[in-house]
Amino acid sequence: MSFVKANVIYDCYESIIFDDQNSPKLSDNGKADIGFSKPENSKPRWLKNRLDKDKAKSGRKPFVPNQPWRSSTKIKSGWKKVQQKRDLSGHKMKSKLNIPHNYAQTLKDTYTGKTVKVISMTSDSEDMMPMNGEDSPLEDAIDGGNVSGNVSLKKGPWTTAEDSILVDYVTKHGEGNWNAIQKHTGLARCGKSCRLRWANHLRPDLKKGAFTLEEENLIIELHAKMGNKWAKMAAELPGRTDNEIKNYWNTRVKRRQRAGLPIYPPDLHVQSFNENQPDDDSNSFSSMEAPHFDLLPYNNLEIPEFKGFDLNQQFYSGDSKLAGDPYLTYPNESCFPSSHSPKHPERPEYFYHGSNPVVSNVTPDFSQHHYDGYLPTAHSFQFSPAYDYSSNYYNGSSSSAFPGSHVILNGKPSSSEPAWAMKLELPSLQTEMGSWGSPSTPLPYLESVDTLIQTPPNELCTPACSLSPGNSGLLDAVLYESQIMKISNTNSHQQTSLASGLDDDIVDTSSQDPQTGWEPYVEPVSPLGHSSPAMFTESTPSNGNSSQFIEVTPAAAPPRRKLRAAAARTSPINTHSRATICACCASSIARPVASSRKPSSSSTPPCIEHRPPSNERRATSGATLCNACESGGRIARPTRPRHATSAAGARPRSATSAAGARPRRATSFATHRQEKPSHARPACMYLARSCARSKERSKDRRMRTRSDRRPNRKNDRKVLVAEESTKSWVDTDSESSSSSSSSSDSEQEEVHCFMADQTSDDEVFDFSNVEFTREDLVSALNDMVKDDNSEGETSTQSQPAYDKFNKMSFVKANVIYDCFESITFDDQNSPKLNDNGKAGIGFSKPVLVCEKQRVERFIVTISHTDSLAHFSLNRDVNQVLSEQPWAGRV
DNA sequence: AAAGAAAGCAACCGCCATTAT
DNA sequence: CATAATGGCGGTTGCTTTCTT
Repeated sequence: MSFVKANVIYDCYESIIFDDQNSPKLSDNGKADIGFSKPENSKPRWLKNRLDKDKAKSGRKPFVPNQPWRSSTKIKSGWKKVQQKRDLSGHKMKSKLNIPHNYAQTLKDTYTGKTVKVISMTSDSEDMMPMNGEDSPLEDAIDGGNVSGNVSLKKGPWTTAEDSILVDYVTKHGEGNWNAIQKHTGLARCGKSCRLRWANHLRPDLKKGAFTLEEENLIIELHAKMGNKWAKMAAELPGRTDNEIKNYWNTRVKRRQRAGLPIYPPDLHVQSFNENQPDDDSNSFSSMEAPHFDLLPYNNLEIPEFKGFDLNQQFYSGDSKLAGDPYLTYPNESCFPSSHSPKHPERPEYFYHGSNPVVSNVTPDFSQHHYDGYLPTAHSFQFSPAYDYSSNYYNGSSSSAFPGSHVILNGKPSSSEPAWAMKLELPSLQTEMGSWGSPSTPLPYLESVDTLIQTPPNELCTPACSLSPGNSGLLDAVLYESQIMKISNTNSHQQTSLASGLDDDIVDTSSQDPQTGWEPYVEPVSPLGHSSPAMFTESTPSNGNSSQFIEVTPAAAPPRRKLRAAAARTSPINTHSRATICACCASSIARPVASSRKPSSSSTPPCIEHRPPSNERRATSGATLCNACESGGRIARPTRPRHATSAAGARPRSATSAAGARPRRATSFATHRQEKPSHARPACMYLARSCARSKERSKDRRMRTRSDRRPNRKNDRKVLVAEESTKSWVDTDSESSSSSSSSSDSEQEEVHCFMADQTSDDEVFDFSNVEFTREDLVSALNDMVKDDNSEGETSTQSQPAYDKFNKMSFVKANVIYDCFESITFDDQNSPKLNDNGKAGIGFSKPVLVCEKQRVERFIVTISHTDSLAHFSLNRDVNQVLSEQPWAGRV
């Protein structure tokens, strides 16, 4: 059987350390059972020391995630001495609880195995209260909270005790009749709360962990079909809850919207469209409950002028994109007299009927539904001269073309604007408006251009970039747009002066496998039917700004050789050369000439670091932004003020936020600081990894502190990637790192050593590349092992340590899987550890993990999130996998 | 180091439909 | 049949953690 060291269990998931796992005799289940002894003190001294130190170091942890400690200290299970409540006159007080008097149970938590004693609710005991006045979790389960009628109902996070009560009750009585739970068990929770808790967390058939790639794709597909029918979607995803899906989707929408990425993959548009059309009217585009409303959650714009303007831009941008999509033809190009867009022969007739007021009113729905993915273009063209809403360019035909949509075309809000109009808000616009200070005043186009042209090098911006993709700043938008233009130019064979600055580097890296679905996204066509560059050039007004505008773009030419060299460095792994340049990367490479203040040397790293690492991106296949860029913003945060978020429905996080965005964002926007990558870390990759790592740390912490949770294996792949980061490892004394993971120090140190020679340019393997081949993987693994060998030999590895390792206690590997499979770092088994349980001065610090183990972890980590179908492994690797207890689950 | 922003998760709220009385 | 109770569902909020500035 496969074994791993016992301390790994502690490292990965402290709360699931079962002492019996160290029993010399384990049952087939890997646990002590009948007939097997269960040693009480099986932990080695060093482990105990470390446990104690870690506990002391991390301090108190909330009993429930997201719930702070109350005024009392954590009280472990047990009986407390209580005394009866008495009134002022000394008489016994009746309990407020309307609970039966015969309920007393000893319950066992299904996940933690903890025994929870429920205080017997006799007529005497129910009037008890702790002598010290502290609230215990047990009592929280039956008391406390708001008063509902004559029953005190509790709100807030559930405790383990409450969960136990609920689980026990449902196990005995089945689901339903939720209000009876409160009546029968004294659980101070309303029936609704019980039902939700059960359905979302306690149900045994719940599927824990992150959404798989397939699930994510299914969610996207289902949402395209159903809209916000979370419950229906959940029905299609066994083990998943509507709440989970909803949260996932909302997060996804926010993230992608901020990044200016399509909510739906371009290919899904067609799919959903085709699927919607025939069978379900509720899903048709005439339905106002179409999913597209989610795509623009930042509503309730308080700046009418910009709202109208924004609507205008979005509308056109969507059109532009649509025209570029063979499946999504602009419904009625006649509304744009000068449109060069070819009328698509396959255009569905029901797409648009201007004469039908109903349909015309929902035209924006359609546009959103199909254009949503093309918001980046909308952003890009926000201030493009061709789309100056104040111009009469479209006014002549717009109203006639869209009788129900004149609001959009006029660029002005209207009292008669349809409901959807309130939804049509782009977050970045709000941000930039705030940045410019006067949200109620339309941005003077010419002035804005001047201002933008005067911005520093990497802050230089075209008028278009204020609505840049990713909302990350002007520069990003410039480069993004430049990239788009170049790509479009390549595809459409239209020569533009703007695109001339971009050589085929970008094209090389972005012209991808057509099956990836990236192409439709990067091949925008203007609302007028032009490709982006064509439109950009031809539509540039002759007001004098065009010269400035064009003047910038050639400077955006990225250094070819640098880019290619960078790409070549990754070529051994990334044989498909899918290093796509995202906007922010392009921004750093393609430093505009007009830049002056900020040298490009301080800019973002080569784009090869920005390979999209997430499953989401691979799933959607429409993104060209790296993780950090897409997420919005650790590199370039969105500048949308908080109040905008609040207006969109999200509550303000603080009074400060509620009062309005603090000017920092605006200031940051003004100086474009958010576009400057961190110097401390090579921007994108490390940032993304850092984010992933911190996220994982957070989850790890939660798992440690919340014993009723099974470990969340979400982002398993990210774990490894994140662990490669060396940034924060130096700072192992920080509170966060120390408290977050009891083994973080050692993990970090070891991995730090492991990755010591790796620079940002030497990423071993690109997990994000969905198309990496077997050779890629094997090569990467070999490289990894090779590097590891060299380091271990030179610095850390020692035979005594290895011998010691072999003598250590082992537990079955499936235990690790059960508790937390993704973390296995083993340097804590050093034969000589200092008092901190770590190798110190004078202590050797062995790297005990053999290459094979690394490979195993490496692969398994990948395989949990990335289907092995994506690549094939060689026999050895497959053998490794097949030996794992979780092999069947991969 | 501190403050604030963002992400993520969990839970609540309110509406509505269904069911029970 | 009317009303209340119950439960489902979608939207929103509360809170913590992490990261950035």
